[in-house]
Amino acid sequence: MRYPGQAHILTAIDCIIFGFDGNNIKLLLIQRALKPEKGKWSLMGGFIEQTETLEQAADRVLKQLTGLQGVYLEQLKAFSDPQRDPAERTISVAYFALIDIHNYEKQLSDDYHAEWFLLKDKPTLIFDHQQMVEDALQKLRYKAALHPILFELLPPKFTIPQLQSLYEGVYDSTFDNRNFSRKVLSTGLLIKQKEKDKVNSKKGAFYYKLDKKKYKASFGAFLNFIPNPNKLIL
Amino acid sequence: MRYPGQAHILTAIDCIIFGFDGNNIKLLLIQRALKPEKGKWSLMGGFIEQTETLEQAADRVLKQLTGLQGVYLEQLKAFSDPQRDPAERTISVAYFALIDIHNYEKQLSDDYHAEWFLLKDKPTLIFDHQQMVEDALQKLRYKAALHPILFELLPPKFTIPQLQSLYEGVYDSTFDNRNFSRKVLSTGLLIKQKEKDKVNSKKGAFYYKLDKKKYKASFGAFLNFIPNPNKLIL
DNA sequence: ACAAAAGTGTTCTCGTTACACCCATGT
DNA sequence: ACATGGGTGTAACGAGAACACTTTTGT
Repeated sequence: MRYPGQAHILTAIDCIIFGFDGNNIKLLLIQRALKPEKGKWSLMGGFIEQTETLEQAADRVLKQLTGLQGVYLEQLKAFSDPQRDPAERTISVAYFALIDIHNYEKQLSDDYHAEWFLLKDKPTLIFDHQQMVEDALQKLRYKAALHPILFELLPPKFTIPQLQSLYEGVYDSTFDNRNFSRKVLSTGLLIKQKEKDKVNSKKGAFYYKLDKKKYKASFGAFLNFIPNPNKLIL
Repeated sequence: MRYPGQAHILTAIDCIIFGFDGNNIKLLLIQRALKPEKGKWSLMGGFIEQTETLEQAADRVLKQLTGLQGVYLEQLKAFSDPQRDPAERTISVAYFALIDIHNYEKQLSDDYHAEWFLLKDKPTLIFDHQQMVEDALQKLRYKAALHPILFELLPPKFTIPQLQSLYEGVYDSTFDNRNFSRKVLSTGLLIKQKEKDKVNSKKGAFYYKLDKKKYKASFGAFLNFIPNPNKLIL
């Protein structure tokens, strides 16, 4: 110990895991395995180890729960109220993850007694996890208004109506379908496929794929995906 | 210790302190007092104590160095490379502060061998502080493009040309003065004063004050302060 | 035939940009 | 008088918003 006399504190990460079931935004929660608050609903988390970064810890925890690696993961912020964990002082750095809900391994999630909840009727969460979810949703809305981030929640092939319903779910709002499709197509990020999705409508909607190159290239630009952003609560 | 077997880690905060001298953006740096890297240029920082939040630690450290309280302070992100501090593993949560450069107490800063540097010719910094400054500048640019955050760097009374030169400094760019003044005045955030600043020009420029009520009310809105945001590197 | 969702075009408005001249004052 | 920076107006353009009907197909 080279900085004597300083406090050493437990450090954890917690993951706010968002998914999209085709109609609604969902949140993956687990039933906590440790005391205190054992059995209560909680975000998936874990303590950081001596030789890993926070990012690595978040990746590890996410893989444990979902079997997924390389998913979109972004640091939200650190939560540091000294009383936030009643058992022992713990600083937690929250990360939010966007995953294609169809890819995760149900088996693993079952091991953790995990469940997908609609954002609207999620259970009461332990500690400050409630706040973490609210902050994550706010940041997601903020970021998705400007950057094409929500594609991370969709499967490789998706339709414009699906995409619209995703945006509408995230902003708890409705958009004009003509303006919406024009706007997303004008970005040049979407490649039209030959096949149609015939499941969700009689007429069928064309599938699109994301142009990954353009996606990466234009990720930093301000794209203004959302109509009237100032009228929504961001 | 209620979570036995978990690693307890030193946690620090570091402050990226921005100021504006009327012409250029500056950064307040100190000469590090501790080993290792004693005497080298560094961000002001400190370890978090057992009973305070990260925010409180950042406030405390900022007060120590500048004598200022209640300044704009925002969490940037946590830096967690296990090797980032060669002496001992330390996770640091970086905060960036925007202060009115005229308010800080020179005396205190002298105690820490502190100095204001132009962003452009700042010295090499210790550890990952270089990265912290870059990330902070990027976030500042990002946020200031949408929210009226840069007023925090100005004195209570300021002129439109001063404000413009501040924005130009932050974005290392130049803007059309006619469009700029129209844009900022159209927000309704500025209250024209009777007096003029006669220091910076012969004709003199009217002072303005920030309408604090409207400032707080409209802080969340997307204001689009910057022309051609997609042409700048944000 | 009908219901249900997909797909598409036009007009209007308003914000953004580009651009150039006159004003007030200290020297 | 002149140099310096402050302050203002306008026209052209383009992005965003509002708005409704036709198409396809499963039942």
